[in-house]
Amino acid sequence: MKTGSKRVVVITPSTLVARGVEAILREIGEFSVIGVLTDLSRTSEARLRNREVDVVLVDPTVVAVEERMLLKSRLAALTGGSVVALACSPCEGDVLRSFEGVVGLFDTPATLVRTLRGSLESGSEGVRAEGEELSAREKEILVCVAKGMLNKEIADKFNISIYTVITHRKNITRKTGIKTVAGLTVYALLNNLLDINSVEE
Amino acid sequence: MKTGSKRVVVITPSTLVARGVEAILREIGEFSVIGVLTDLSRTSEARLRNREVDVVLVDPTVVAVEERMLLKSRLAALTGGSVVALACSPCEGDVLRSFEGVVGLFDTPATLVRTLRGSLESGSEGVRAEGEELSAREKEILVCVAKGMLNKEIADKFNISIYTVITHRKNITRKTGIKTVAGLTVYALLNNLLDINSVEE
DNA sequence: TCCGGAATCCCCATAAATAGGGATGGACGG
DNA sequence: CCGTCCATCCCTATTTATGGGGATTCCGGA
Repeated sequence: MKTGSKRVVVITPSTLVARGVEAILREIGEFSVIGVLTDLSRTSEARLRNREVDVVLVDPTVVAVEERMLLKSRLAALTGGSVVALACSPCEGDVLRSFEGVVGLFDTPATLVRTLRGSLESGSEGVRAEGEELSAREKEILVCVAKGMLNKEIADKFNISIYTVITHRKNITRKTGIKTVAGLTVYALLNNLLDINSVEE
Repeated sequence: MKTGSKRVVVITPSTLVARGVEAILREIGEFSVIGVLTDLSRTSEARLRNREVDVVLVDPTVVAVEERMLLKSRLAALTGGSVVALACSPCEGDVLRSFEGVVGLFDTPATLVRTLRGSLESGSEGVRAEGEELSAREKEILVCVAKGMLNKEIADKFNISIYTVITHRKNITRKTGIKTVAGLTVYALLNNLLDINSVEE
């Protein structure tokens, strides 16, 4: 995975900053920018999935305030890499502390590299790979469960019997090993099956 | 209170800024801050719905980049008031121009008032009710619920009757307006009551 | 062709949660 | 002293969810 230079993805709405990071890292050589995203929409995320990434450098303000506390876990789950905050614009301290490192807009190149390096060492984590993959239908059902819908409501939505919904839920529970609605909600959030604003109720 | 003053809602993740605006407007007297939100989640929006608001003063960075161009229309539709941008942190020019006015972080109080005045169209009145605050005990119970614990487990943890747990849950549901475990989990996460890694199970 | 997974449906029994209704004692401020 | 909030406890129904057990169809791969 890390034969040559470490693979970095930069996520920031500022092209200027992205280019700067890219240039600095290219000069140093220890890290290389393999991707730049200006937002974190569905399509952007699709580009991250299943790619070998060592570090994600992300400006937390690319997502809405209420999503920022989850951003680190979300990106970690998505890429398997460590996640460092890029504080270009003011951001909540709690949010910044949730990352494996923070780089400021006015930090020196040396600090940037040191922070990236540090995030890899402390990193480890893992939390990756499930046993069995959920089927498409199971994912649909899971999303509904995570939204707080009743089995009856889910059955009506898909025009299937409530027995089928229950069966799907049994399989979801078996495959993920998660027995509670709370756990499934977090699972759906971290695997980006669900927009956090669509929950409640 | 002041029958004549225009009703303003401030939306910014910065408590500092929110308080500043509140203080300045209170001094001047022409406008009064009737609500402060730090994000724009479902629950936050619910607090805006059906309220008489003359002006919404919003930091566009409370929503994700790709949502900002729609923010003005969204808030206008929701409140019926005019919508002014509060540019605390760097924001796209196109976005700022889409609002009925822009107030900068370093603008004078006079400019603030002038901008708000300029954006105004209509106004009347109405009242509302702030969401009730959860008690310390209720927050403890909520955290357990959001972790996926059973009522019985919660009761044992705190050495109280399961009836008490149920009563607390009724009150939590009533105060927050959230009826599902999924919703409560997200609520707890967003309110920093819960570490995301402590859920699962 | 046979096998397995996915999706659908069904039943039963039990566990857990929700929705009403109450009740008591303590703390705290007006 | 009174009212309110909080925390505690209790009861009865009813609704939902869970955990077992099955079953059929369809489809695609070994």
